[in-house]
Amino acid sequence: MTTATTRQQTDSSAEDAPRRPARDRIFDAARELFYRQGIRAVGVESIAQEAGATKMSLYRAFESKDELVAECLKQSEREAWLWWEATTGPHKHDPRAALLAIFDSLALKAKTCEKRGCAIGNAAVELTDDAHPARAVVVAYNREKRRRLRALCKALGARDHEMLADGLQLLMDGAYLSRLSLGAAGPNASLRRAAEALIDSQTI
Amino acid sequence: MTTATTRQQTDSSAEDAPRRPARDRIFDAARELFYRQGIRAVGVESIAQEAGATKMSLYRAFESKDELVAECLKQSEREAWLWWEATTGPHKHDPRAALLAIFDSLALKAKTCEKRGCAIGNAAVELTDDAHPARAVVVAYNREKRRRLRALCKALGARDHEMLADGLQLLMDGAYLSRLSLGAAGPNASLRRAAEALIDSQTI
DNA sequence: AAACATTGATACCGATCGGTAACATGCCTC
DNA sequence: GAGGCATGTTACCGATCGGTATCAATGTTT
Repeated sequence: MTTATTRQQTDSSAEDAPRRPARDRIFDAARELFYRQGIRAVGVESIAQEAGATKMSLYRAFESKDELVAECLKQSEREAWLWWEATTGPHKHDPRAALLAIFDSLALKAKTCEKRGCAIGNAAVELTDDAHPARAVVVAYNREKRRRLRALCKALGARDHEMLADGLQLLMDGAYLSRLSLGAAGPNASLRRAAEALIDSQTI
Repeated sequence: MTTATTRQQTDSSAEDAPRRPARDRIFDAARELFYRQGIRAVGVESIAQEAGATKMSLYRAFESKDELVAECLKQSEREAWLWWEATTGPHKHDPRAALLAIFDSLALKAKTCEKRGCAIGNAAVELTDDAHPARAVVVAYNREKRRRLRALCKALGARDHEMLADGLQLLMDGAYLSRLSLGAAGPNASLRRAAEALIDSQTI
């Protein structure tokens, strides 16, 4: 048990597969662990271990754990907007279809994967210190989400488009939170229909 | 700095004010700290200190920190149902008014106090281990909340009363989560109107 | 081959984590 | 006044926390 410690390439057809940079492996491992187990529940040591790296490599690539958390959330935000564009893109001239596509995709993700809700929303719960570098990311993300929803609801010609946008945002956030305890068979099961009903109430 | 360690009665008119049992002080301090700073962020030592007690007294009254957390959440649940009864009670024969009263009270609490959302909802985020004794409390609470909302929506004569109940529960949970990052001026500002619109969409 | 940057390995730091043992002090009741 | 009970005090446990220093082993580039 003294030898053969590192270099677990696991599978990969050829053993000469180029090893990804330590920073990237650590980054990915951190995102995965933070999401699945929670930010405060995961120590830097276990991140390095999961990445097949060492704690030193982590601290060579990131200033601190807090900074690493902030970076992870920034990446979550980037991916969220990519998902947003990909989902609403096909309905450029149909705001109603764009909104419904969002809730459809959301309901689908609840059923298949992502049982741990929203990484950024979870961070809002876990990180109670306003000085934490990740809090700014959380706030910025939710502000931008609100802005985008408002734009869609305005384009929709909704009577009270600001109220509708807020209502839809509350439904989204509620879906994330509710999923953590009651899963996809809980209130999430009605997510899309509720969103549709709310939209219709302000348009039809 | 060696003397005068304990016995901080703070104020209280008479100094002969009977000291509350250590268990109660610890319990209250734990609830307050868990809510304000998060469960994992608070150590047993700081709980005892905040309660003017010692760690030993904590472990004489509670099996473990996990068990203390579960007890705290059970108390949060009890208080939640008391609030529920007090809020809906005056509208025993008017389900619509009962529902709106809930959202009115919720919006009011968002504006005045409770900027840290819902203690039970937060616990759902923080406690990722299914074996944690508090998880059962979280799940039971959300199930019961769903049951009560369904009963109200059924009494309301809503067309799709299960969808309406789920939608309202998502709005509630979303309000808690959203409040953590954007406060009462965020989507929470539209909480009551969104709930009303959703209710009306299934009744009128 | 020399110089370089990246990484791993290991040991360490002080602090805090959840949890326990042993003893002392007070208070209320009999 | 003698028990018993609740509590405080202090010291301790092994483990882990976030973070750092030092050195060896890589490969890559020129």
